[in-house]
This record gives sequence, C-alpha cells and structure tokens, in this order.
Amino acid sequence: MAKSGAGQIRYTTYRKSRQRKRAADVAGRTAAPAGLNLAALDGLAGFFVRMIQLRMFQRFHARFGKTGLNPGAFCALVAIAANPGVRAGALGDALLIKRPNMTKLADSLERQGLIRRLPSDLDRRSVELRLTEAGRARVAATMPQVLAYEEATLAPLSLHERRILLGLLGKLNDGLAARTAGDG
Amino acid sequence: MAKSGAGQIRYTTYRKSRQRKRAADVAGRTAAPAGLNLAALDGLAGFFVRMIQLRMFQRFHARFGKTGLNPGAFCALVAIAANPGVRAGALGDALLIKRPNMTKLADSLERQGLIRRLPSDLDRRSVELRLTEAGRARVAATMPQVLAYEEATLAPLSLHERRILLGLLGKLNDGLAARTAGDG
DNA sequence: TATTGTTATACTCTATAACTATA
DNA sequence: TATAGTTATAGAGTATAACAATA
Repeated sequence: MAKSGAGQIRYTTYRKSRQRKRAADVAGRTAAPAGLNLAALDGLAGFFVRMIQLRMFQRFHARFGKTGLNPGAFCALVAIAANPGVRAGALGDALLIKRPNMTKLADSLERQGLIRRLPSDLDRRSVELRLTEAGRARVAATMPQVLAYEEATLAPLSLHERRILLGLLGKLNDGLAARTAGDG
Repeated sequence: MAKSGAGQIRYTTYRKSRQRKRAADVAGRTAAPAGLNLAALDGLAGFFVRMIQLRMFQRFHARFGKTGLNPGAFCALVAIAANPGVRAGALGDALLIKRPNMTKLADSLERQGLIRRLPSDLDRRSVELRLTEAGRARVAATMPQVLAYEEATLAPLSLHERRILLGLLGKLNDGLAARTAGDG
C-alpha cells in the first residue's frame, strides 16, 4: 500500500537533539518525532492542518478503504441523511465540492445503490438527493465505526482537549465560511 | 477564478432555522453559515480538518499564487532553511512527501533558483538540499507575509484561542506521527 | 438572461514500479 | 541485497468551459 512514505521514518540525525521551543506549548507536547528541526513551521496552523489532514485521511483509507467509502463520500452520505431531498448544488456548496465533481460523486453513490436522484417538483432543473434504504443502512452501520475511528485517531489528546479542539475547529471553520461567503 | 464554488453559497431554506447543538460549543460558535444541517458532522475532527484545509489553501493560493509558491513549496523552503544540507528523503519523510514527488518539488525549486542539490560526501547516493542566496531572500521576504496571512486567517479566533489551537494541533500531529512511525 | 445539472476535459497532487548508482 | 534518488506513468481529486433544460 502506502508503506514506503510515512511508514518508515528514518530518524536521521541532522539535528536530532535540538528540542523545539514554541509559545504554543500549552498541552505538554513532547519533542519532535522526526529528526528535522521544524520549529519555524510550528507557529503555522496551515502547516499542522495539512499534516493532520494527510495523516487522518491515510488512516481513514486504511480503515474504510475496503468498503469503498472515502471521507468525502461518507460526509456526503451523512449530510444527505440529515437533509433528505437536498439539492446537489446546495450539498456541494456546503461541502466545498464543485458542481461537476458533485455530479461524479452522486453518480458513484447512485451506482452503489446508496442514494437516489429525483427531479424537484418546484424547480425542475434541480435534482433532489435522498438515501435509499441501503444508504440508510450503510450510514447506520458506518457511523459508529467512524466515531470509534475518530476516538482512536484523537487518542494523543485527552477527552477535555478533544472537546476544546473540536470547538475551536468548528468556530474557525464557521468564521472562514462566513468570510468566504462575504467576499467573492 | 474559483468563484463558482464556495463563493456563492445559496442559503437554501431546507432546514435553515434548525440550530446546531453540539457538546463542543466551548468558544461561542454561532449558527451554521450555510443552510444545511450538518450537526452529525460537527463531532468529527476529520470533517473540520478537511474543510479548514480546503479554505486555508484556497486563501493561501489567492494570496501567494502569483508568486508561484504553494503551501507545500513554502514549507519545504522553510524546512531546508532550518536544516541546511538535509537529505531529500529525510525532508520528504518529515513533510509526508513521497520520494518521486520530492524529486519533482526539488526540480521546481531548483529551476526557480531557490535551492541547490549537492551530492553528499558521506553517502554519494544522497543529495543534500541547501537554499541559494535567492532562496534565503525569498524565505526572508515571504515568511512575514505568511505570518500576517495566518493572523488574518485565524481572525475568527481570539489570540488565546489561537495559541490553544496551535498547541493542540501540534500535539495531535506529533502523536499521529509517532504512531504512524510505530506501526507500518 | 440566469441558473441547475451534466459532459468533456485539463490540471494538480499523489501513488506505484522500474531503473541507476551507490552502499 | 538494500538504499537514495530518479524516471515514467497511472490514478485520485479538483478545476474550467460549454451544453441542454428550465426558470
């Protein structure tokens, strides 16, 4: 699989003993696991978000790849479950998926028998998305597994820290969404 | 540009008045900006990390795209600056970039005159990466701009919240890195 | 004319396999 | 035999433009 990349970190000794100092060391972080001095990147949320996203998606794929569900497809299913009859465009706006790509995602989910596409009565240009019975069953079966996977993924943090992190991520996401909607 | 996607959220009225309740509402989050009920995804850090990463990269590209620097290239430059002579493979391990892709990234940075590749004396299979003078100038000029961009991006959070978030992200990233290094 | 969804397509990022040169 | 870097290539994921149906 993807074992050749992050799987075998070399622990090179370029600067292995140089501990990273950072103002954000509020939660008892330990030293850097790799042998590089990345202190200059430690103040950048964008760097961490990218790294964590890569690591989490890799873990998600290792855990759920065989079911054919990737994170985006799972989120779409959950969003459709909570918003039956949502238009494809509205779902794409909410999940930051462009219309052509949403069409492909809906194609895939429909081919798997997880959703149905129905033309809207009010606006016959629109397509309403609904889960099939199989889709509901899939969400019901997968959701607890995803929650358990999330718990395991966030294990480096205490329960209290996870709650704080989720709250801050949600607030940041809301703020960024509002700003993006504001300008262009 | 990318105005058709997230730029024009429709504010559809599928469930617009249904406020999201969540246990993680520690920091005064306001209601959902879009018209969809995404409460079921609010407990998933993976969902937020993905959304925030997309929004931050979009902003980064809008701000620095004209300079030819993407987030990955910038991080690589900063990492090389802090670790002069780092091997290409070690840098890729630290930044989760696979070897063939690291070669392409190094090609690009070298073509731009920002780095040099020098065969190692100790192990002549290895290639040591160092910034050129132009590379050092680029990092020196770009770093404060990136820090300012980060400040603006994190504006939805208070200064205290930003520090907490950075600490938690760093701790989570370290923990995930250690675990990934542990198994395979 | 503007919008929804679709199609076709291109571009970026990432992943795999095979090759070289060293070790 | 194993490793570092490279090359070629394939695969996701994501982007733009043009089209038909509808408003």
